[in-house]
Amino acid sequence: MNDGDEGARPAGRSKRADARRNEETLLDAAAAVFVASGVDAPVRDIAAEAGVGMGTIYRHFPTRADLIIAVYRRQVEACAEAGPALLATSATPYAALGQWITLFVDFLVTKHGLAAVLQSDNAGFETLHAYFLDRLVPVCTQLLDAAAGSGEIRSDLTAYELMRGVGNLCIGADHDPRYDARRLVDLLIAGLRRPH
Amino acid sequence: MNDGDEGARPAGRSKRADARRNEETLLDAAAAVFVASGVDAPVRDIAAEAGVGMGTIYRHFPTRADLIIAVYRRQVEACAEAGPALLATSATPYAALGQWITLFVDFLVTKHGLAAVLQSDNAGFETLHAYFLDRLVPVCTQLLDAAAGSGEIRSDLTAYELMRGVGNLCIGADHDPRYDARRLVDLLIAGLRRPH
DNA sequence: TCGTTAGCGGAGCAACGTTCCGCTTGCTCA
DNA sequence: TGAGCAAGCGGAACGTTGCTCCGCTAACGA
Repeated sequence: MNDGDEGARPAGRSKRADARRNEETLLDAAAAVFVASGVDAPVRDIAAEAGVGMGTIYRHFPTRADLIIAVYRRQVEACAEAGPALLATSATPYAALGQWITLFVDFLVTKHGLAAVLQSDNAGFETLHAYFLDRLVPVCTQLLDAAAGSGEIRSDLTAYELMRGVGNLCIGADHDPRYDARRLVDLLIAGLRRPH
Repeated sequence: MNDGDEGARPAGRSKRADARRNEETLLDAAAAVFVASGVDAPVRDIAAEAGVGMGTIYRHFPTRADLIIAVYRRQVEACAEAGPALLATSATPYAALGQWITLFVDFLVTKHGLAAVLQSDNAGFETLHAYFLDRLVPVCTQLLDAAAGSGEIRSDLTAYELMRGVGNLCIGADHDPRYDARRLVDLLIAGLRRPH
């Protein structure tokens, strides 16, 4: 996997300056291309946008998933951290859950094609899938448990299933004005309410 | 689009015998390969399974979507026709809607990768998308209207949105035992209920 | 300044969808 | 029946993709 913000290399040796520069450039280029052409834009396009060769891209980000993770890491972290915060400030755990899901949906819907690639069964995207799950499922579990504990919702749904369901509902939400993922997710969350 | 069961050609001329035979063979081969490798199996595999060349496949089914439609046409028709029937025999319109959606979900979930390809924004699958929509949205509208008319559900959701949402929820439902699409769809349908 | 080597670029390969065209062969009509 | 025609066939070939590989460049430590 990518080494995140800074050199977590074997010894104290640090990366060469041009390498660090390229990684930065690549992240910017990828972000731009993702916005313009979606997260499944051809790797060649990203390399071209960054003005580097393809070898460079694959050395820094061995997998397309690694690149996507690196581009969106900050936002995913922010979303994960918002969970406990919402739980602390919201009127009820169920309200917190709803707001948190909204945050997640807003994130997904604005990333052209990310939701689709996230659920894609193409080999090579497992690490992307895994990253989102590792980071967000625990947060979702916490919210879900709290809401179940307060008796507001049924408790027979796992956080994993909910996250996948919400992710799925976001697929194709861009480029189709007739489909409003937010509304359907709201419906799903409404369906969670304990009957009566 | 493909000409369905029988020759709907310009004049009375009918297809050559070998052509008809090949079309049949191709449908069988495609069905088999779809089951084994999913609906997005390589076209070459289908041609090989049928023992024909690639030109043959593309003459009969200009688009991958046409092939998929041809393979599943019967089942989609059956699903469409079940709508009014359920409405007539079920206790309430809402119950009919739930059962019909279940039918649809069962169909989608058992077709490896069909749900995914159905929502794919890849060019070339619009006709597949369109076929499903043309055939099923009217049925769904009828059920939805009936359920809204009887006051059981809220009436601010279009059949189109519901169908897309349900289709999305079915993505990846195979090959992941931790994800039960049926349960999430049930939740969604439960969320439709008019509050109180 | 100079040698080492991290890092770079892009040619090249494999897998895929799709097109194209020369050949085969079923069908028609005498 | 058998010739002629065109419907239909097969698969080579092309464009696009993801990803690898390796010879070369230039950054950095001494």
